[in-house]
This record gives sequence, C-alpha cells and structure tokens, in this order.
Amino acid sequence: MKYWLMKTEPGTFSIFDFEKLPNQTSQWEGIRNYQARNFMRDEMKIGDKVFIYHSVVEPVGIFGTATVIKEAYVDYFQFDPDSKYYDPKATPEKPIWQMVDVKLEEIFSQPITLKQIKEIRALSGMGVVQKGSRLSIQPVKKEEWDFILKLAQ
DNA sequence: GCCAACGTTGGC
DNA sequence: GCCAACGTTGGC
Repeated sequence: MKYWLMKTEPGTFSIFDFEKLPNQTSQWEGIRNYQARNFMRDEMKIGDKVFIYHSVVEPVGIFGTATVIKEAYVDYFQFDPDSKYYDPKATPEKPIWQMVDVKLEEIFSQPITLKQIKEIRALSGMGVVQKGSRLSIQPVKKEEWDFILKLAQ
C-alpha cells in the first residue's frame, strides 16, 4: 500500500465538500500534469491512503485523509469544451488524462498546517516543503504518514 | 496582489 | 532538439 498527498484549492474543491457527495466519494478530475497523471495511472491502487491538502487559501495544509476506491480511468472532462479542464489535443480514441476516485476517511479536528510541517525535521523531505514544488499529486513516505497522523490526534 | 519557480508551447 | 515566451501554481 502506498501513501500520497493530493492538493486542492478549497475554492474549487475542499475536503468538506466530500460530505455532500454520495458515499463521501469524489472523482479527482482535472489533473493536467504528466508526472501527477503518471502517479495516478501507474502507481495508485485501491486502498492507497491520501492526504487531502488545501493550497492557496489560509490555512494551507493537510486537512484530513482519504482512500483510493477506484483506480485510474479516463477523465472525461478533457473532451468537454465547456469544462475548464478541456484539452483540445485529447480525443476519446486517444485520451491523455486520467483520474481516480477517492473516498473521505477522516477530517482532522485541526489541520496540520504547512507552517507546522516546515518546523518539523522529520517532515523536511515532504514535497510540499520543497521550494518551487508544484506537483499536485505527491508520494508520501510511510514514516511521514504515521508522523502526521500522530500529530493530528 | 505580487512574483518566483516551474511546466508547456511553438518557432526555428 | 533547443530555448524563449508564455501561462500557471502557490506561498506569502
């Protein structure tokens, strides 16, 4: 089983939006970066654990956890000219982008903020504290996962 | 709102 | 294949 961090801008989708959805499950559409797509396509498996990370809007940080419940499949928004995720280069015959489904697991009573993460040496290898890191899906080490979960208790 | 850092595009 | 220009991300 692998561990991940997935970024979202709460103005678009926040961890609290899961609760409005059937089965507290959301498709993770709109990933338009090849490296992030490859993580989903090649490595994400059912049962993998995911940190839900809010970017841009204060407080920035990890707000809770989710589980992968459906492995990568075609993100159909790439074909929709009215979608902001539209990609004119993609066709149903040759799709480019994929998405997974994730189900909410836990919302932390207090988010683990980026500020906190930066202050903790054990978390200094995490993608979100690397300067200039813009990857919207990042692998997380088991030790980092465990550390943050403990912190969130 | 600013702007550095980054990924992508497209002309050559 | 190079690389300048451009658009986007995301912390502050």
